[in-house]
Amino acid sequence: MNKTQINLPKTAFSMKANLPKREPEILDFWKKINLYSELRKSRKGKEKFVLHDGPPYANGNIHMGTALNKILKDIIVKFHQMDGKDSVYVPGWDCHGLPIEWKIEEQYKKNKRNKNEVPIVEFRKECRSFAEKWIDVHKDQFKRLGVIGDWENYYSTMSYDAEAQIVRELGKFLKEGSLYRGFKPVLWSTVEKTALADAEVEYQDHKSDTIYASFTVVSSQLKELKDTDIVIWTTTPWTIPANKALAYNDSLDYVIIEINDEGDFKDKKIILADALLETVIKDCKIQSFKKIKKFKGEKFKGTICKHPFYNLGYDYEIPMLEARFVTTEQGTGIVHCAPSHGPDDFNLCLNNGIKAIETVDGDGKYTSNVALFEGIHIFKSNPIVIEKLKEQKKLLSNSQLVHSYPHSWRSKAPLVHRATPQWFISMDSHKLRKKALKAINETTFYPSKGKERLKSMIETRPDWCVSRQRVWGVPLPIFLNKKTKKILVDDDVFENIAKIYENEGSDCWFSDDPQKFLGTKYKANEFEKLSDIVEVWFDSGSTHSFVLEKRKDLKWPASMYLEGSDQHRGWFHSSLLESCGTRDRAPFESILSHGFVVDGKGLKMSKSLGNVIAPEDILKKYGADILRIWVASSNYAEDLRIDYSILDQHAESYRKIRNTFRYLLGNLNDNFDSKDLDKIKIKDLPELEQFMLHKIYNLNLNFEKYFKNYDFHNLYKELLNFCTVDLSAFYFDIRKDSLYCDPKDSEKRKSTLLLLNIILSSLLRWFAPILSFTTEEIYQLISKQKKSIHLEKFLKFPKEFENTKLNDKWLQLLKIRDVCNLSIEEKRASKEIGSSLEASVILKVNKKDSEIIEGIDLSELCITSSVEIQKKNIDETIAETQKAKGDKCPVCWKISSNPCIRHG
RNA sequence: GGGCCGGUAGCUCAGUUGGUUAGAGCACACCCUUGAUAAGGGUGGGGUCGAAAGUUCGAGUCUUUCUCGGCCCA
Repeated sequence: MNKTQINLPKTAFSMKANLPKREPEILDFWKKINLYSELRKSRKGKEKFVLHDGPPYANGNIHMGTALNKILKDIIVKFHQMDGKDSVYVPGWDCHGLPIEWKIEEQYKKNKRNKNEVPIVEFRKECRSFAEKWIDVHKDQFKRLGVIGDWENYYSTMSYDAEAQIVRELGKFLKEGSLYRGFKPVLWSTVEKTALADAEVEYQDHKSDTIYASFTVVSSQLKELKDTDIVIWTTTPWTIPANKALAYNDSLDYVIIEINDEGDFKDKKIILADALLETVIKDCKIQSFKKIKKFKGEKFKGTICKHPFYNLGYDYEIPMLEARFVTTEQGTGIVHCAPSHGPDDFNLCLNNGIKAIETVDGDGKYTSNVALFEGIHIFKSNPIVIEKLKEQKKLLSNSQLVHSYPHSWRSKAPLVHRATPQWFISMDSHKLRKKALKAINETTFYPSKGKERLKSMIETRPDWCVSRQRVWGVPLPIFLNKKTKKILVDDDVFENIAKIYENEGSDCWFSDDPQKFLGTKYKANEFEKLSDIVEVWFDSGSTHSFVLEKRKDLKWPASMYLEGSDQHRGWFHSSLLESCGTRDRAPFESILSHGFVVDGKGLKMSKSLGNVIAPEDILKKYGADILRIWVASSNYAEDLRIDYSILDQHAESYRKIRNTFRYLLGNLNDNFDSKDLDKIKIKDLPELEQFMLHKIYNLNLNFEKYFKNYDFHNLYKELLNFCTVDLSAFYFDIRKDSLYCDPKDSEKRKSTLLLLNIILSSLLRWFAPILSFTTEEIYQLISKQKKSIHLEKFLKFPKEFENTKLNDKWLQLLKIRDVCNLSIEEKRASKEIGSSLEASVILKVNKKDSEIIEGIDLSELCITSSVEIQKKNIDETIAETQKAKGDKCPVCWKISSNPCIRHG
């Protein structure tokens, strides 16, 4: 063998990746071979793994959060597929809802069109096509990330069959009786007679009447409170008739003071927060008073008052309730609560079993539920309330105040919170809460902390309001009997509506004759047809019913739901409730939640901070595989940091991995030969190869462990370390000599090639779910069938690969190698030698090591020209390096005073 | 403001039930190599484990407070 015969690596696999250009070509290839259907065919009849896609909202370009979510899903889906399962992924979109309505309205504004003049059906059609447009955009963006799924047969919440199924699902709650009509305050314009969303509100200055009113204590744990007067302050006196409770804060200090001034409150004791005493004294012009007692708010617990209009027909108890929203910023430190007229009031009262009722009608007039005031308009009632309070001696003072107040963006009229009829699913009437909590216990959470998070939300949440006074959504399929006011509950009607929606969608609810929906059983003129729509969380909470249950390629329940951690209150939550209410269990077996994407410093991305990175930027600069590495290597249990320096580092790692593959391919000359792992005669291989087989076996064990726990960042780290530490710096470096300089029929060289083949096919599979593009690029270079790497399965490694004893021995050999390296480095630093092949090492070994190195070629292991062993009776093995003497073999570069053994 | 979660080398992450001098890879520095070459190898520097107090013979690990950040709620 002479210099011209050395076997140098040769491969078509380029060092430069050029991913932004190459990846789209691979996407074309997947499209050409119809990869998704090939994947399905290849696992027909196998155990299914179904990751049910949480639908993103079909609105706007994807951002890093969406990209993270989809890539993480794809990695998991691919892992299970490669694990031998039929791992099905059907992407979906959430389409109904307010944000799209706004977009269309914005367009109207630009074109000077008036929404109210557009027929609902036409408006809804525009919403639908808007959503359709964004689904198309998203689809391309998701595909570009390397996400494999059934893109042609995606699901959407606005498809006709989805709308139909949502009706069927609601029918189940109606039939059971857990869906009931209640009241909940919403922002309301009495001018337009309509509810407004937060975004439709403008804040302007408004002059309000203010009052200090008092509620007399009937009973309390704190004896001194009896017969005193609790003072409240409000800017909406007209809500006093709707008062149902008082709110205080446990942690505030309160005082009892006795008033000496002449007037309605002479010699009376009043209660207010200590911190606000001065303001109240000033506002109410109290001249003379005496502080009686100071106490903590928590003493209020259980206190009952009576309404200031107690003697005028308001003879009910007013409980005092603990609330954190009570502060000492304004007022008296005790807040008057009208559950029908404020969200805080509503929630607090609801949690204490006090429900809102309809106190004011759509025109702004009190209803018959309000004694004394029925028929009076709320905007005209402040003077009456004030007068009655005075008459009842419950008014400390009144005044006026100009403050920022919500107004309608259209009419500019002041708004009020008004309890409107809404539809609720009860958490407790049919044990929904209990069922949901049980279902949580039966679910596996990744990370496990997600369990507590969801549980605590379910434990405390109020009834689920599923109605919205909006246009773009599934209409609530509810008819009310005009006479009895009862809800029409009839399976035939629900099914009739569902069938109609299946054929033509739900638009017709707003345009067609109600008789069409009622069928022949009922007369339309006897019923009132609701125009509310279903809130969108019910839509997406029902996806399991119209996707998982309906599609033959899927299964119910899903193997996994995977979303950002905000979805504990969102999709995880609504899906759990919907499914527990209708099917008594969760629609998922496991939940994986991931953190949020933040910048390199841990701050959230925002335009104003200028730290936003778009997926598109990364794809252009680095390519999807780098983004996928970022996903795999980050710990999703916490927030995920990203910036260009982080991406640069991952790109560096990618290069290392790519070069590892390049070395394998180069030395195999792109001639990959698939090896039957079970037929390898392990004991015939050199120890180094046996040691590597053990390492592969062991790595695979860790790989499986990490995969089982979806612990990808540790899994990736394990793979990367294998490439850098075990392969590049160790095995490859040592075996270069044999690969380049041994004859092709050399047993050692053949053993090395065997290992390179095994390593290549193992690495390709291990990396495929993460580096989907690069592994495909390599696979196309070496596979004969020209299929796809993603159709392969993980390799099964024979138990015989494991050799703990040999491993222990070689770990010690590595330590000896380190000792040699240190010694070589000394001489290199002093410029006596350069390459390690210029070194001749004298190794003085202790007793233990002398046994270990028996039969081992240490010059091969340390890549030196020679290692001379001197067995000594010493504690530590030590090495000394000298410059190797003799001539350099032109082939293998080893230096020896004798002719080269191999190339002599 | 409240609830929950988190803060370990420049970066991504390990760190068992509290127990020697807190680890890995990357990055960095220096050196070598020029037959993986816009590659490869060797050696090395780098951390008051967010801060403070406490429990303990002993704290990255347990407790409290503070601080910074994230999510949810208000």
